[in-house]
This record gives sequence, C-alpha cells and structure tokens, in this order.
Amino acid sequence: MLRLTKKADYGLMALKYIAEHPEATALSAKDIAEAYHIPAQLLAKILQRLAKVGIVKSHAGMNGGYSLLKDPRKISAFEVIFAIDGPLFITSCFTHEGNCDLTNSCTIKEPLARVNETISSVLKNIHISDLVEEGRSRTVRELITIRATSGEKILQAT
Amino acid sequence: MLRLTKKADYGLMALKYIAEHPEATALSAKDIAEAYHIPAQLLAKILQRLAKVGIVKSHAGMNGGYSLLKDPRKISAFEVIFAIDGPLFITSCFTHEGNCDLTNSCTIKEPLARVNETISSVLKNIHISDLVEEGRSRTVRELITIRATSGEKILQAT
DNA sequence: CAAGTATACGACCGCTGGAGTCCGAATTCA
DNA sequence: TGAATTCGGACTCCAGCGGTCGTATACTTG
Ligand code: SF4
Ligand code: SF4
Repeated sequence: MLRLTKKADYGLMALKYIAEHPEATALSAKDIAEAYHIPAQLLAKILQRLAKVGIVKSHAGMNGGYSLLKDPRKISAFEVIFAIDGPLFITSCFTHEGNCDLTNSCTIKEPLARVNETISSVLKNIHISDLVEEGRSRTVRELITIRATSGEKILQAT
Repeated sequence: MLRLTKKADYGLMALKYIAEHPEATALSAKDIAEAYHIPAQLLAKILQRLAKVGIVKSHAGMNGGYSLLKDPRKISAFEVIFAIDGPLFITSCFTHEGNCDLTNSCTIKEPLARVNETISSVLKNIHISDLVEEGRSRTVRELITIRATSGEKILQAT
C-alpha cells in the first residue's frame, strides 16, 4: 500500500547530496550515484527530469554535472516527487479525472480526495533543507507535528 | 506516486455500504458488487481478507453474506488497508527491514520514516463511520485538520 | 579545431505485483 | 438432499517500475 517509487527516493537523495556540497559548482551524476551505490544511468535520467522543471541546472561538458537552481528551503518533497513520478495520487480517479468508470457511483471518492489533499500538504511542507539539517543535528524531536482530529467531532453541516 | 490499490478502495466502499445498511443481517458480496459495479469475485476475496482479521463476519449458506463485526467508529481506514494490501509502506526499506541494500548508506531513510508515520496516523484517524456521515451531511467543512509546520523551525537538537 | 568528457533523450527489456478470473470444497438454509 | 452461497487457493494477464544501452549533442581544454 501507498508506495513511493524508488526513482523519487533516489531523486531526494541526490538533491540532498547536492545541497550538502555547496562548495562544488557542479556534481556529476556518476559521482552521486557512486556515493550511494545506485545505478548512474538511472540517476542521470532522474536528474534530467528535475532539470526540466527547473529544480536543478545541468552543465554539460567535462567537469560538468548538476547544481541546484533553487534554494534548498524552497524545494519541497512534493514537487520533486511530482516531477519524477508524475501526477499519480492515491485515488487514481481524481487526477486522471474519470478514468475509473465508477466516478459517479463511487461514494468514497470525495473523502479520499481530502485524504489525498492532506498527504500532499505534508509533503509540501518538507523541503530538502530539512533533510540536510536532519543529518547534521542528531536526535531531532519532531520534524512534523501533525494533529489529525477524529473527524466526526468536526463533522458538521454548514 | 503514492498510489492506493484498488482493492483497498473497494474494501472501503464495501464497508461503507454495509455500515449504511444496518437493517440487513447480512449482505452478499454479489449485492454489494452490483451496487457499485465492481467485479463480484474480487470483492468476495477482499471481504474474506477483512473477515480474517475480524473486521467483518461471514455467513455461509444461502441468504448469507457479510456483516460488520466491529463498531464502524472503531474501524480505521488504516487497518482496512493494512488487512488488504499488507504492510507495504512508502519507504520499502523500513517495513521489510533491509531489503533495500542501501539501508546503511541511505541518509534519507529516517526522515521518510517519519513521513510514513505521519501518513499512517492520518489514516488511523479516519473511520468508516466518517465516510457514512460524509454521505449524509452535505458540505462538510473539514474532515481532517492538519497542521504540518515547516520543520526547520521545530528542528532543534536536544 | 580536434579530442575527450559530460549530459540528453529515447528506445528497449525483464520482472514484480496489482487486477481480475476460475473452480472445487465447505457450509448453511429450505 | 439440493440449491444457494461463501471459502480459499491457484491461476492468468498486463501495466508500470527499475534498469540498460546506444546515439546524439554540448561543452571544455589543449
Ligand atoms: S472507486 Fe471511487 S475512489 Fe476509487 S478510483 Fe474509482 S471513483 Fe476514485
Ligand atoms: S533508498 Fe533509503 S529510503 Fe529508499 S528504500 Fe532504500 S534505505 Fe529506504
């Protein structure tokens, strides 16, 4: 259930790695791949996707590589995942709007859409700068505070 | 990204349907399947899974079917999804503990685990009774209130 | 300019796992 | 007993993920 693709995983790792090495003007895909023992070619493709949406900048030629284009604090996990895996969400109706032929008879669609929204906002509030900080300062208390109240208490018609 | 399986989807729909019809002692899988236009056989298997974990009770024989075993308010979306799709989570390392061979070199694992935790708690706070209410009282303000603060502000070493 | 090194990009492929089907056995009601 | 129904596993089908390859292209250095 609810799996995050490995590509997105790699993408986040790579971004974190780049953010941790601001001294380098550009980091080649191969370097990053070797640092984490992940297939270089695959990482390259991922970074290309990220370059396309303007998260990262690519420098061709020797001593080339990738460098951050945006402030690490401004890059949310959401947009990274979105750029890599596309607009795929839990409901599978919702985004493709109506591929699931049950869209009208389904009564569960709307509540799930709200759950969807919730998860999205969680991811949107996580930035790769947070991941970097995570590595430096040990034992973090809480990265996210979430308070999801039980619903039925808030549930009231307007 | 982050897809919820259709089986889990169906499971939630079925449970909601059963919860909406407390007058019936038992509802056959076929009836529910026809109501939502989903394959009956598949739904049957889903309900069997739910019966196994004690969420629902199966009655064999004619006029048989399934009935809720627990209070709708006590059945969380989390346990339903868990029962159907198994312990599959976003990280894919985390639960299978160490199938991803990068577990040690990966620096992103822990933050993601926390995200995982967050999403889980969201699902745990949603019960099928909420879904039923959703259908009756129109225009619900908010089923879930979430406040995910930006992390870095809370981020402090102990 | 030419060589060498890097990314760019699309085609390609094996395989896992989700979606769905089938069928025989067990169970219960009439 | 017989009809109706669930039970449960085995099975097929196929989209999509993870990963590879090859070629085109762009840049740097000498
Ligand atoms: S069954 Fe309902 S919630 Fe699920 S994909 Fe179809 S319309 Fe959306
Ligand atoms: S790359 Fe890291 S976060 Fe992703 S599955 Fe492997 S250990 Fe877990």
